[in-house]
Amino acid sequence: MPETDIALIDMSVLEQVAPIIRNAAHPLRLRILDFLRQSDGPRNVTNIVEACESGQAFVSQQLRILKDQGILECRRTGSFVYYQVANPAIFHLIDCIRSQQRCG
Amino acid sequence: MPETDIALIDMSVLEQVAPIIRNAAHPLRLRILDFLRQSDGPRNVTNIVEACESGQAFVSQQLRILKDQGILECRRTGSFVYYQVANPAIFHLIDCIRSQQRCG
DNA sequence: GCACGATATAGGGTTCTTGTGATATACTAG
DNA sequence: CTAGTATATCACAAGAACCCTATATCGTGC
Repeated sequence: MPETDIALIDMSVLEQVAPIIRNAAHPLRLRILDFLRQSDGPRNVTNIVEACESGQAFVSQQLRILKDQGILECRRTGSFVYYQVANPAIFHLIDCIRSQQRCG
Repeated sequence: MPETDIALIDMSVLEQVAPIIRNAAHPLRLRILDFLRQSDGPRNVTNIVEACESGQAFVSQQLRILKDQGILECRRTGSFVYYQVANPAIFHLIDCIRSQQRCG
């Protein structure tokens, strides 16, 4: 009887976690996360747009997606909005990509 | 000058890696990977279908997606096809989900 | 050859994602 | 209030993902 009672991760957990990973796994969003990873603290949207070399509207939408997933959080200071990572677990992904440039 | 020369992961790397992670980040495909993670060796399609509690055709399609991404590999033995993980880096994802049941 | 179990593929409707251009909102300075 | 910068949202068309049913292929045994 080698295999009958393997304890697998519960399907409900996978259903909860999959969209978070899936939403992070986009080139521009990984770039945002990597940029925040390499930064000392929160960064405002203009900083992020520059790091992404992409359009403002598009970056703003990606920030919203990451925020809606609970991956990022933000606070407004004057006319600037500063973003930072809300759930540091996502850094495992970034670090994994950094360490081996082809992992998953 | 606090931030001008941060070394970010190259965009071409992110573009290469994103679809791999994205393709793994699906509940059923995570289940497949978790099942293979917890198994001692390769498993055939029937085993995997049972572990997934899903339809044979659908699971077969997911296996193909994972194989096309280079995440899985397979070999035929008689009328059975045995799948196993081709790139163990993907186990980092699974282990991360296992260790903290809400990471990314 | 035939029948059967194991696996893969095709077809297709529905829904989600992507990236863009235009526009709206928020805040500051004057 | 006005102008200007910073940020968010809307609308949309092209494409991709999802998941199902039906069917095809491959291998074995007779």
